[in-house]
Amino acid sequence: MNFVEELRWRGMLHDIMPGTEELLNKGMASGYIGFDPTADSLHVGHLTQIMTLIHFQRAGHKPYALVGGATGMVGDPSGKSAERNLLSEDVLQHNLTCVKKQLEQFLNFNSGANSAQMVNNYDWFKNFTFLDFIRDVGKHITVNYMMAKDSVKKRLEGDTGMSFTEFTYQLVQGYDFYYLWKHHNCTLQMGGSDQWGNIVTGTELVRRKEGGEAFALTTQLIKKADGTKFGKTESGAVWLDPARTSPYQFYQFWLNTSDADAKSYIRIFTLLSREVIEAMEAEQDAAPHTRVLQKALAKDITIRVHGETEYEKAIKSSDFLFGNTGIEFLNELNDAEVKGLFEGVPNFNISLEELKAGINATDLLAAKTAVFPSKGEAKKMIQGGGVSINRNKIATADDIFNADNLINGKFLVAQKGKKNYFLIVAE
RNA sequence: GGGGGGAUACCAGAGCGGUCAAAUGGGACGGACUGUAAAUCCGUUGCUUCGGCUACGAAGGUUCGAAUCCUUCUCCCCCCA
Repeated sequence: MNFVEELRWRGMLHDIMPGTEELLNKGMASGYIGFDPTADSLHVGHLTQIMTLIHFQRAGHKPYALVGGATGMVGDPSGKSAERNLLSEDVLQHNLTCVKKQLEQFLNFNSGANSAQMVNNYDWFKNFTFLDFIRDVGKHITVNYMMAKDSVKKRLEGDTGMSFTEFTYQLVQGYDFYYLWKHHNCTLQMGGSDQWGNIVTGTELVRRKEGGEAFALTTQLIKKADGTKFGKTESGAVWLDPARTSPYQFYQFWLNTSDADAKSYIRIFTLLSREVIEAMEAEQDAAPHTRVLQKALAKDITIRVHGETEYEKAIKSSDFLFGNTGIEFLNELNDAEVKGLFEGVPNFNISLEELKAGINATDLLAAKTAVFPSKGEAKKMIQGGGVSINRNKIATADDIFNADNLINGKFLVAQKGKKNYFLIVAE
């Protein structure tokens, strides 16, 4: 398998430095991608980079996943219009541990010569003094060169300016590349297209410092067909951490991909072969409502990220919540089974005693539970016909609910709109 | 150092003494249609015990009444040096 060819037909390739393909065709090469620990979980936006590393390894090369214990302390100005807040060391350390753990599940760390390897740039920066850095690294790159970068230019032109710290970022990242090149024979750095400038600073450093050769390859930034940002839902980013985004919600996110996007996403986020993908596309074009692509996409990624068992559960929940099964079906399940079905959606507990006395709709949804952030909002949406309990639309905000409404004497199923489910448990 | 302009809801941006919880556009959310798609159309978009309450950078003041006028402060932009 040819790595660059693979990225090309999948539509992932954005830019590649001349000579890179030749280098990779010569035999096993080492390449890396950096991940800055800005949060304690990666999100779906990082998956492109993860997939790039997976392809890289599958093509027989040795992938390095770099976590930015050092760069994370500085803050990458790329694509940011304003200065970033620095994270405290505690937070950073915590994020680092979590991100590292997530990355580990995607690559093969035990495949002989091309085993994946995890590195942390803090390891080579922690004892690097400021003076040494400006003499050994800063000396080789001119400020003129650094200022010509888009990420810097934009900020200099904009209103907010840029601190020296962020200005330095590209040098820090550039040194990472130099270090890996020098000590791990790592000749290629990859990343999203917004990283081109930073990566090239690295290749430049390798060239000027040692006259060596290093290469760069960037991937397309994922966008939705309607131009809006990829990876966001109404409740924010879609995370890989199941505690932040449940496997059910994760599965739903991919299943809801629009037709226009599904064709490109299935190439980017799955390892399915060209033949299989093209066959599925034909199938989908013939019967669009079957959403063959979305289902395959959601299945593949959910399994990769959360595993087979969680995928099965997500399917079961989805089938019930969006299928034709009536709400009565829940009566046939025991409590544990009901809870399992609703595991991926927000759960709330209320007091059975209070419910027996009768609670009106707005209190139930906004005061006793946090289905809505305020009663006003709950009321408005009820009036707009957007809220259901046990699949029945709530007619007025004053509707009273009591123990008679409970399913299995314990549960209420609330819906905000069609897609947002909530389980209310009365105990 | 001198002079000028500005800060309004998630964002952009009107309003320049009462009729302003604040036009308009975008976004977001909901409804209809559909395929849990796209497009389109419609509605909602500060909180509330529905009496009110809090809000137009911050703090004071004038006034029966302020987003609108005055004072001070903070931040931003532009021009001159």
